[in-house]
Amino acid sequence: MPELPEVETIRRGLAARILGKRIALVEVTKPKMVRGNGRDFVEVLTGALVVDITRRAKLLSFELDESRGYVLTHLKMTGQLIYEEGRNLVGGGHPFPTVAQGLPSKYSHIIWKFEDGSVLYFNDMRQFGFMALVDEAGREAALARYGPEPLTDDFLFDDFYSKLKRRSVALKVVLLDQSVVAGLGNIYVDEVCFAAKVAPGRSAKSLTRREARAVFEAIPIILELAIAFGGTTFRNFRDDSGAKGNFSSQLKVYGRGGQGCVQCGETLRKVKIGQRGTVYCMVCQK
DNA sequence: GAGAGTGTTGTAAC
DNA sequence: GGTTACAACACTCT
Repeated sequence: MPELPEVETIRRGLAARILGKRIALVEVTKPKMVRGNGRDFVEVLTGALVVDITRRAKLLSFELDESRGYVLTHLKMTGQLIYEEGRNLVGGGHPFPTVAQGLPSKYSHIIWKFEDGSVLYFNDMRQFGFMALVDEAGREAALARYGPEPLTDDFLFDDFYSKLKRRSVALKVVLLDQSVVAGLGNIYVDEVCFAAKVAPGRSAKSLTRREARAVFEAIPIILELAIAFGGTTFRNFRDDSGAKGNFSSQLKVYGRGGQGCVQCGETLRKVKIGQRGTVYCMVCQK
């Protein structure tokens, strides 16, 4: 699934393309993908202007004009938000994005058509994702469940360290806990642990202050780097233009079980931690 | 062809 | 309460 860097990549792409556009038509072909009242969703969105797009953890929030509210979207495992330029351009042009042709697909469950002919497709093969229309209070409630954003000043070491110290479970399980730090998923947790040279299966409370500091510092470094590369495509991730992310080539451990460690050559171990596939180097990570 | 595994997270059970 | 297992679903890999 899209983790923080992938969702941020989508946010930036969409912000550049749909801000200020008015939704002319909304199609919902899989009603369960809309949380709450589906009829309200279609009625309120139709004619609405998208005035802002923000991200909190892995959740995107589209602000609508005239206090219509917000659309919250979580892509979960296989969700995609793909923007397509209008097909009715003068001259039959279809300059962007060529990779997005073929849409809608059988996984396009919610579609926004804008006044200018451009389209936003919410695709989700496994149908775990959702869109929800909420008011200000609903948005606040949804966002309040998350811990600090790791790329902001809200992410503080002492707070992070004390949370680790209170948990006996594996470090990886704690890093996946969105109330401890927002936005990490399976891929980046493994990469962060490798960068910090700490084994993901270590009990969180067993980390020394120095080890916790290394993990704390690796988090924003890895995430920023991944954003700079446009995210990671391991299987399904596509950005707003339908393109794959380029961070996959930079992965040091995730998806490399059985292969050699880039640091020391040792065969990387693949294990299960917290029901999740986990790869690490038993030589480099202690 | 059967069974396990896949990037998330909410919920139920212990 | 903390922790663990699993379901929601569709596809790929073994």
